[in-house]
Amino acid sequence: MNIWKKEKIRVRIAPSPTGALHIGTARSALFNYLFAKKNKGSFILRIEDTDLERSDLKWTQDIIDGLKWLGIEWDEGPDIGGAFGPYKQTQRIESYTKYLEKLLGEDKAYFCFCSSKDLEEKRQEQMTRGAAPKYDGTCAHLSKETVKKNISEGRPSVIRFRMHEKKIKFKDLIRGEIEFDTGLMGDIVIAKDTKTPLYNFAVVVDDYEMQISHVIRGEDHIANTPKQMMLQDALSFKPPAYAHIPLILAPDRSKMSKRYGSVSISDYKNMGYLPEAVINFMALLGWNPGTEKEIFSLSQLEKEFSLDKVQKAGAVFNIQRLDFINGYYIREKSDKKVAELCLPYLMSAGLIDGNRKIKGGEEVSEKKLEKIIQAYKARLKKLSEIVELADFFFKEKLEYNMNKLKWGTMDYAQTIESLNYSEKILSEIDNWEQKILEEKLMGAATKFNLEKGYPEKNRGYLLWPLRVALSAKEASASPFEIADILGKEKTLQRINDAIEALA
RNA sequence: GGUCCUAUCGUCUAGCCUGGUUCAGGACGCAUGGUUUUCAUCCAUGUAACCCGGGUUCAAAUCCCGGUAGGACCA
Repeated sequence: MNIWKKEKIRVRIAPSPTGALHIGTARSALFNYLFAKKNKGSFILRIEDTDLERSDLKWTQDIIDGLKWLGIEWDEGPDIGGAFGPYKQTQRIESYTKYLEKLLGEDKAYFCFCSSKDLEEKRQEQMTRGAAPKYDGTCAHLSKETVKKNISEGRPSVIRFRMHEKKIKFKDLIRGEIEFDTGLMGDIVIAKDTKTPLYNFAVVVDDYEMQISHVIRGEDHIANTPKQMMLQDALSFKPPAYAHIPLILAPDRSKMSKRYGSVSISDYKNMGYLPEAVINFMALLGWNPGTEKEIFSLSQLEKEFSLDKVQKAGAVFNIQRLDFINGYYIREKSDKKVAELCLPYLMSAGLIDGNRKIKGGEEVSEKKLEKIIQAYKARLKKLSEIVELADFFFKEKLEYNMNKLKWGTMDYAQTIESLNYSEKILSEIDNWEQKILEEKLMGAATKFNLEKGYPEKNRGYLLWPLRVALSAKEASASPFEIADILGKEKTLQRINDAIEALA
């Protein structure tokens, strides 16, 4: 560890803009970011956009937006620049060309003219023989004249790197020593031409030029590491330290994919997950603090994160745990804040318009919205759920299910009786406050049971029909909270509507 | 097919380096109970695991060896 002390810690995340920001990429970003923060290093964002066909600027934007939403900030990147730029691979072609020509000039790499059809046949043949599929070296020793001729004739070619047979060992910061036999790999393709590098080559050049000290990435890259190290060796680059973090797994323990639900950060954002919840959840997938603490803010993580507490095995993505953490963070927030966050969901559901008005034109005040949130905050696992839970506050008329209005053994007539009783009590209340409503109704419920001969302790005979009359739901906040929010007029109106529905 | 990685409750994990204090701790989930008109919150209780087989040792989840299983990569 001491050898790194003198060197500035520089880490990076290098996503390809070929799709929305993936949860796995986001977690890699988080681990890199935390490692940088903990060690007072720099965190760099680099966009690997050399695959022109699949790359799109909109995905670059999605990656940037997603990371920012999570609160992960970079010290250098395509949007803010930095001393080691540019930070998009398409702007770094000169570098790749330079090193590609160097390797070619030193005969450490060569042009290969084999067709993909030939290659495929050979590969099949090797595999049926039970051998490791690798390039057989057909073009490894073509004469300079042949190469020149082939190129001038425009024969399609790629650039291959001469892979020496070597046992290559590296110390993974999470897994310890890992050893590979490069003889099994064959000469790998590192570029399509001198202007079009492939992943393994570009990443080596970029990490070197950007002076990356630690490469922290998913374990799906372990097998790439020896190839990259051979390239570093050929180019006389000092290799960075490597740390391969476990993958996020689907419930069947395969690599997380769209098949099992959302994989992009923007989806989680849209579903109403809070960034602090997503961060907390991702951090705990594969890392633990070594204590029983489970709730961590980003800044706490920055202080406590450490690579040697990172797990070796993959971690199954458990959405119930995310929901729990998200619910926790929602409950922790102020009513005002949650109201603000819920507003867009209410609007896009059409319950409320841009001026906070409901269909009938009535405005829902800020205070009223906060009261709704106060009543429902504890029930939210995701912000989006506010729509289904609290829609009845924003409707002019409710539709009642007659059977839902009944409680226990009551029949329709008895239910009407109960509602009439509530109405009478409520209509006499002038000081319309939740506390008073609760006091009066609780007292009335007991009295009602005594008068009608219902079991004394079960207040449901009065409260259940009332609550359903006000909400049209089997599960909701208490009738006191709802009545308070609705106001006297609407409350009495709904009771009458319910009675009408039962008649 | 080859190479590499991994292996503790259903899931995330603590413990493993430095063998005994662990008939394995926490959290999510689930179940039950309490509070309660309902749901949720909150509180309490319960449920449930050391992949298998050898070895070392007085003693192994912990050390060694061998399997098995899963995954990733290579196209």
